[in-house]
Amino acid sequence: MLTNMPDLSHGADAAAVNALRSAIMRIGRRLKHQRVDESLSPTEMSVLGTLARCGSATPGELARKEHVQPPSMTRIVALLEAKGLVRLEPHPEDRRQKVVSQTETAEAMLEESRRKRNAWLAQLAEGLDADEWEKLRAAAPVLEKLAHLQ
Amino acid sequence: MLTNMPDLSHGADAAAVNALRSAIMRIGRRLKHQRVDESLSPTEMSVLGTLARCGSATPGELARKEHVQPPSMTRIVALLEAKGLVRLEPHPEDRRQKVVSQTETAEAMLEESRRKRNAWLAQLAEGLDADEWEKLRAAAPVLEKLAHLQ
DNA sequence: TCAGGGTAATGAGTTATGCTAACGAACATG
DNA sequence: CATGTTCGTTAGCATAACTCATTACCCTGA
Repeated sequence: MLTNMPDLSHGADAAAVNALRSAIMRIGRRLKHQRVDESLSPTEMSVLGTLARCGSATPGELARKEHVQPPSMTRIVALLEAKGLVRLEPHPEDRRQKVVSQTETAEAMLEESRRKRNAWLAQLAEGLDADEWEKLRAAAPVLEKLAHLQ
Repeated sequence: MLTNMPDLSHGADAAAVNALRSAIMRIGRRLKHQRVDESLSPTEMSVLGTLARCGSATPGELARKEHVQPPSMTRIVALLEAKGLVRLEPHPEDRRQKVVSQTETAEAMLEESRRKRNAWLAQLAEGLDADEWEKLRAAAPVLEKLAHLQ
């Protein structure tokens, strides 16, 4: 434990942290249900997302990023390849490894998925008034920064 | 589709919605990994959370709330009962139904779980400056309202 | 140069967690 | 009281994760 009172350094309080955690987990769970393709498991979808963010990666890197064991990633990558969503190429420097990258099909599917979830979230946000939305809008870039920290 | 341009009603824009969605999903995923008890599956944990929010419920109600089929909930409740985390009592008005409620053990475990996730999030928030945190703090109640909409 | 240890991916088998179908008990209604 | 409906459960199955073991390849040191 690096810090046992982590909420005092910039005026944060436990209540706000608690509200944030609870709300993020709830909304996140509901967002997860807004799937565009029922034939892809959440992990497969997540791998595609990781590939979209990081470009290409080896199966081992993907396994570490997704908190999944290497054999699981082998199978997931094989399934994605069979569906035409990723491409496998030999590693240029290490013949043990492979390089996984997403296809244009996967890019289109991801975009569609983002679109659907955005639409759902935007519709949910209809229930907010202008002032509340303004606060959310101001916090959006901060949440993005938070998501990319560490 | 009730509205095909849901982002114009209160000045919302697509970029903010997109940033919110992306950040919420990423932080939500990382929060999910901060588990206090590895022996409980995510769904079991979720059921305990639902019980904490709603007091007690019948297996059928729990199945609907968790988007799970009744037979799955039967098994989940049985596992939770075997672990001493929930209690089953006969329904006072309908002898077909049962009433599930959480034990003190479960309440303590949930509190510990919230504490751990809050600590993780608070530590992550260390990377923000005072202004950024203030924006997040202002948005926290709005996110909570959003999470409970509909 | 080649022998050994270490790492990457994979194969095989197991476990966990969801589903559907089918059933019995309890309610509700004609 | 007869019949249909609802609730929980049981049985059987599908999927997707895990662990353990294996193969192929890299790299270092004698």
